[in-house]
Amino acid sequence: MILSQTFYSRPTRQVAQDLLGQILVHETPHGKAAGRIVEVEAYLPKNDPGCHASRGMTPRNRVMFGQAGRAYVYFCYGNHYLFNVVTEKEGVPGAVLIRALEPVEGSGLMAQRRGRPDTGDRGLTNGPGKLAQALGIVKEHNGARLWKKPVYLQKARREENIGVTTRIGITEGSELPLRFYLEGNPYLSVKPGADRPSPGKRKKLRPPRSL
DNA sequence: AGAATGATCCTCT
DNA sequence: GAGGATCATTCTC
Repeated sequence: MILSQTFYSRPTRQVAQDLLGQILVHETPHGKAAGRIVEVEAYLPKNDPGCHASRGMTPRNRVMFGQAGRAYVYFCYGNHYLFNVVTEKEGVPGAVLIRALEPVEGSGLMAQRRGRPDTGDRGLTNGPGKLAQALGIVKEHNGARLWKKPVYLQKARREENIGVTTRIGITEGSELPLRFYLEGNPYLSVKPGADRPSPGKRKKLRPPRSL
């Protein structure tokens, strides 16, 4: 059964935790690729400086302000697409970043898309950029309706407990406990305990690009 | 118009 | 564990 549009139109933190254990699916002419969601991060409408929408609407983040249950896909670091689910009521910007999957179906297709040998399943979908590539998610999926094919979520039951830490890779709002994951799952993007709050110093200096 | 930045990943040591 | 790749978006002048 596919998760309905109303599933997403709720407070972001609640949707984030309920997404754990659900199956993310993408069907294409090349086949079907699916993975179980094991790690997510919530980005909130209010009091969250780490959220793209925290400084108002821009051309990039406009789908976050729209209907819940749409995909928010954007290009990051010049190399990767990141896949989010839009939450909250229409007009209220919120989203959940999908950070890691446990492959369920089509791991051969995923490995092919990743351009890497299928050395077991680890490394295929244990990171937000990796899973988007493995599922064939590209910028054209921005704004896609997730309550119908070809990109959708398959309802499933969760058995594991939920763990909470701070979010990965952001500079502002890095203190907030908004990263949720399935405890003990081997497909997480970072190992448990490797994400302790780092004491300052996050900016890298780079040499000037040109003269 | 020009420059800095970023919800990352890969390679090499 | 550290550093480079790489470019669209956003900010600043």
